[in-house]
Amino acid sequence: MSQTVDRALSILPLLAEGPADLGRVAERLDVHKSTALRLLRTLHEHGLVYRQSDQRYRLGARLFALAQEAVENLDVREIAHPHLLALNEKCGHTVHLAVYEEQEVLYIDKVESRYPVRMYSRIGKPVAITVAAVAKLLLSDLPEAERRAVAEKLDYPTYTSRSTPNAAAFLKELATVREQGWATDLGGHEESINCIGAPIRGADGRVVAAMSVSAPNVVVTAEELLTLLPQVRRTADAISREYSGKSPLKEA
Amino acid sequence: MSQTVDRALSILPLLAEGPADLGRVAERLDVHKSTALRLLRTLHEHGLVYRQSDQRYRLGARLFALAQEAVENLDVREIAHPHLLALNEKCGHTVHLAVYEEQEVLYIDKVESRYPVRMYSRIGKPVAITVAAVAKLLLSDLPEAERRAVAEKLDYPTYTSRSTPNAAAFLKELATVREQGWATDLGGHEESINCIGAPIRGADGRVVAAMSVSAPNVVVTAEELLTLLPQVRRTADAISREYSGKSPLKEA
DNA sequence: AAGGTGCGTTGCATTATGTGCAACGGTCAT
DNA sequence: ATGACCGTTGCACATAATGCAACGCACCTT
Repeated sequence: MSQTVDRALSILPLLAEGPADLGRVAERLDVHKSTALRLLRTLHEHGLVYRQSDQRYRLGARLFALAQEAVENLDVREIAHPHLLALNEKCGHTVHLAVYEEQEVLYIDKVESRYPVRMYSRIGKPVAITVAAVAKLLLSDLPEAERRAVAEKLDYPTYTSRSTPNAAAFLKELATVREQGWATDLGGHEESINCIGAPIRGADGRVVAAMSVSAPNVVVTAEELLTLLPQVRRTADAISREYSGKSPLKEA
Repeated sequence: MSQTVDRALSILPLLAEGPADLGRVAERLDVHKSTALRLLRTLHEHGLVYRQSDQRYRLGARLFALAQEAVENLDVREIAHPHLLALNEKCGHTVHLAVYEEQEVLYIDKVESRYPVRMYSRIGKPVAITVAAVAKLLLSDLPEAERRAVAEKLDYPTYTSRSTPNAAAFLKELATVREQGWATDLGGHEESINCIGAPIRGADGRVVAAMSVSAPNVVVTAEELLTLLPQVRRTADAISREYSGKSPLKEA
C-alpha cells in the first residue's frame, strides 16, 4: 500500500539470500541506484541492514534482537517453557512448541534432546506443514473453510514414502487429529524420526499452540514413543490450564 | 533519510515492547491514524507485523524467518558449529559463538551445557558488552580509535562486584586480552558464572568472531575451568584455520 | 431500545516527499 | 597514467504519502 516502504521491505528477503551490493539491489528492485541507496541507508539506520567491510549489504543485528523480543512477548511461550523443560527432563527427548500464523506453522520454543543424535530444527524456522505433528494439530482446529483453503493451497513434498501425499489425505488426517485430540508424525518428514504431539488450548477452547516430542528410531521405536502420549497430553493440558487461567494479555 | 520508511521501521521496536492498537501506534509515531494504518498494512503484507484476534498488532512471523536465514548465511557460524559441538561433547559446558556488529556484540550460536544448571542466554541477544569474555575479545581487536570511542560511549552496569567499573578499566582489560590472546569473565556478569574465551581470526589476522565456554561455580571452579583454556584455544584456532583457508564468500 | 462513544476505515485535495537524472569522485586494474 | 566501475550528491519534477473529515461498526450506557 505504501510504495516506498514496500520497496524497502522487499530488500530484506533479497538480502536473506546472501550479501548484495548496491547495484544488485537496485536491479532487483527495478529502481534507480540512488533510490536503492536511500532505502538501504534508512534500513541501515534502523540496524536491519549491515554494511560489511567489502561494502556489500547483508541483514543486520537488530533483526535478531527484534525477533528475540518478539518471541519473548508471546505469553504462551513463557507459560509453556517450564513445562517443556520438565517433560524433557523426564523423557530426555527433544520437545517443541509451535504456533500457527498467517498460513505458516513455526517453532517458537525448543528443548534439545539429551541424546547425542538430535534432529535438525530451529526456533523461527517454518515447520514442514504437511507432515509435522504440531502442524496437524494447529491446522485441525481452523474453521472448516479456512482449513480447506489452506490445504488446497499447500504443496505436498514427498520427504519420505510416508509423507502426506495430497490435500485429500491431509484433510482426512486433520479430521482424525481433530477427533482424537493428539497427532503423530511417523517418519513423514525424515524416515528415521517420529513425533507425537498434543494441542494447547485457550480459555475459549481454541488451539493456540501445539507441542511435540520427537525422537529418532535409533533411540526409541515408534511404539515406545507412543507410550509417552499420556505424559505429553498431560503436559499440554497443564499448559492449557495455566494459560487460560490467568492470561496477562488478550482478556477477550 | 526516507521519512516514510523511517516511520514504518520505527513501528517495529515499538511493537517489540508488546502488542499495540492503531491509535497507540499513531500516537507514538506522531502521525495521523490513517497514515499509521497504511504503514502497518504494508508491514503486514510483508509479514513483519501480525494482527492478532483482538485487532492489535504485534511482530510477525517472517521476522523470525528472516533472522533465521540471516544467521545461516554467516559463514563463520557454519564452519564453527561442528567444532563447537565437539568441544561441548568433550567438556560438557555451554559453548557460545559471538560477533561484533555496529557497536554491539551478539551471540550467533550456542551449544547448551549438558549439566542441568544452565546460564541464560539466547542467540540474537546482545551480550553484556563490558564484561563478557567474547565481547572483550572482539573489542580488543578494533582499531585503537574506534576501541576508545566505543569504550567511552558504553555504560558500565555493576552486575556484580567484579563487573568492569568504567572505561579506563575496560580499556586496560582490552589491552591485556589483546596481548595474551584469550579472555575471561570471572563472575563479572553473574556472580556464580565464569567464562573463558578465545578469538577466531580471518585470513588477514583480524578477529572475526569469538567463542567462549561458560560454567557455573557449582559445577566447576574458576581454576578448573581455566584448565580447559588450551582446549578452547585449540578449537578457536582450528576454526580460524578452516575459516581463512577456504572462505566461500568475502574473497576480498 | 435508543443514543452515544471509541475504534478502524475510506476518498480526496494538498503539497511534502521520494524519484530519476546527470555529474562527480574515489578505487582498482590495466 | 588512463580508463572503467561503483557509490555518492544536488537538483528539478511529479508522483506518492499525508492529514482531514466523514462513514460504519461494535460495544457500552441510560
